[in-house]
Order: sequence, then C-alpha cells, then structure tokens
Amino acid sequence: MPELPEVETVRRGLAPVMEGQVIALARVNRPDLRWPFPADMAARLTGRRVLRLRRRSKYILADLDSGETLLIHLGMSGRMLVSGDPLGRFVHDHPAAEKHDHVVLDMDNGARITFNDPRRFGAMDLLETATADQHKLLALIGPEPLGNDFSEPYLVAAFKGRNTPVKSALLDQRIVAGLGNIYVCEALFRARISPRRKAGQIAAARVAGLVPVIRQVLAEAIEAGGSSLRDFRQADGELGYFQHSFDAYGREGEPCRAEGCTGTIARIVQSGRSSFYCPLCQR
DNA sequence: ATCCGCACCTGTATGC
DNA sequence: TGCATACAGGTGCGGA
Repeated sequence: MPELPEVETVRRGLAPVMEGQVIALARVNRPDLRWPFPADMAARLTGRRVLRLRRRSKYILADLDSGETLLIHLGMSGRMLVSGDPLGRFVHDHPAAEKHDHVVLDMDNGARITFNDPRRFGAMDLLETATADQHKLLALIGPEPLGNDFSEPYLVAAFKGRNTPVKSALLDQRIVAGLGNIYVCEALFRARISPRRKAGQIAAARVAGLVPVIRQVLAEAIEAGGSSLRDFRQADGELGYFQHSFDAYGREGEPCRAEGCTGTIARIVQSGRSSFYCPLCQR
C-alpha cells in the first residue's frame, strides 16, 4: 500500500504517542507476516522505552532502550492505527479488535498501536541498533530521495548503461529509496518522460531533471498526508488527500492535464504492474 | 551483473 | 445471487 510519503505520514502520526514512552505490553497474535517474527518478539518489546522513531525508505525504525531497533514494513496493505487518548485531546475507547490485527502495542501513556495487515506482505524484525544499517533488508537500499546524496550527477551515473525501462529503474530500491508505482508514474509525467524509455538511453539533462521533480512530488504528497487509496489512513485515522492531485496514476482514458496537450492517459503493463502515462507528451 | 517473471496473501470490483 | 476473473500501494528470489 504505502510508498515513502505514506510511510512518513504514519511515522509522523506515531512519533508523538510513542517517542519517549514505554511499551507496557506487546501482544503478537500470529507467528509471522511475510517472514516469521524474531524469537520472543513480544517479550523483547514489552517494558522497553521507545527512544526515537526513524524512517529509512519505506521502513519505520523504532530505536529501543534495549539496544535493539524494531523494524516495521507495511507491505501493500499494512496499517498502524492509534487509539486511546494519549495526548488528552479527546476521550475515546479502543475499538474492538478486528480481523488481521497482528501486533498490538499498549503504551504507558494509554495509547494503543495496532498493526493490521490483511495481505500480510508486511514485516517486523528486531535488529541491533548499532548495526541496523547493515541489516539484510537495509544494506543495499539507495539514497533517500529527499536527502543530499540523491543528486543529479548521482542519478545520471546510476542510469548509465541500464537497459531496463526507466519505470523499472525508478522502482529499483537500490537506485533510489522509497518510490513505488504511484510516485514513479507521477514523477515521469511531470518530467515528460515515457515509462517505456530505457534508463540508459535518456539524455543526461533529462535524467537530471527527474531529480527535482521526484523531490517535489514526494514533498507535496507528504505535505498532503499521503494518498488514500482503498483504506490507507494516517495513524490518527484521517485520510491523506494527495490522491486528488494525481495527474497520471489511475487516470486511464482521462484527458492529459499537461498544458496544451490533447492526449489521453493510457495504461500499459510493465513487469506485471500498471503504468499510467500520456503517450502524446511523455516521450 | 542485469533483467524478468513469479511468488507471497486477502479483499474488492467487475462482468457474465 | 453466485461465481470466475482481474487487479491492488511491495519486494525477495530463482532462473534466464
């Protein structure tokens, strides 16, 4: 479900109710998600203080006072819902448990964080904080698109010699972290680049132009609280609203919104996933 | 080394 | 109403 803006939105929703708080009780309702949970996960979480919530790519990382870091990935359908009245804003009870509530964290401040994931493509693991970057799932991930390491020269070099479509290259987490199907479509639309074009065959200046466009679309999406498709919610249950700003994604058959363009958004399938683009102005 | 297709799983929308 | 099919925000893995 979530790409970088949605994960960042979830992190921002969780931080005020989790950072500095102790996990009074962790409950784990099944042995696995995509992979088995680490041994004794509930016991290793219970009683631990959450020092800080970080994000790397589409992973949320919770540093604990035990020297371990809880790694969380939401997969396609994962949600983190906050209930209780941790900030004293208003009073409401915890909702009834639902199907697919796999992990529940009751915090000392009364907040309850429920991880719900119908498709179970999500994941959790416990890592040594000191060496978290070297964890198998994190070691090969490319630069954060909103950070300084993601630069024009970097992307030009990363695309050089690549024979794969630019759509696939931007989905490759080793090239740049955090992009998924939606934001790749949106970035390519804004850059006027066809998703079918081979990454290594795009002029350097046009590749360089992708960098600010990617930054811009992600920043706008975070500002809007992410995109709500199907059931994605912010941690407080509010809907994000960036989906109303899509120019390409999900707009098959609708008119191209590029200034002066009379084209129609098309849908093609690339490596098993839908790409939405305007064949007229994206070249 | 690169690239592609498959697999993992459930829920929902669509069409007959 | 029932049933089959297609599709969905991700990504690790095996084989070409």
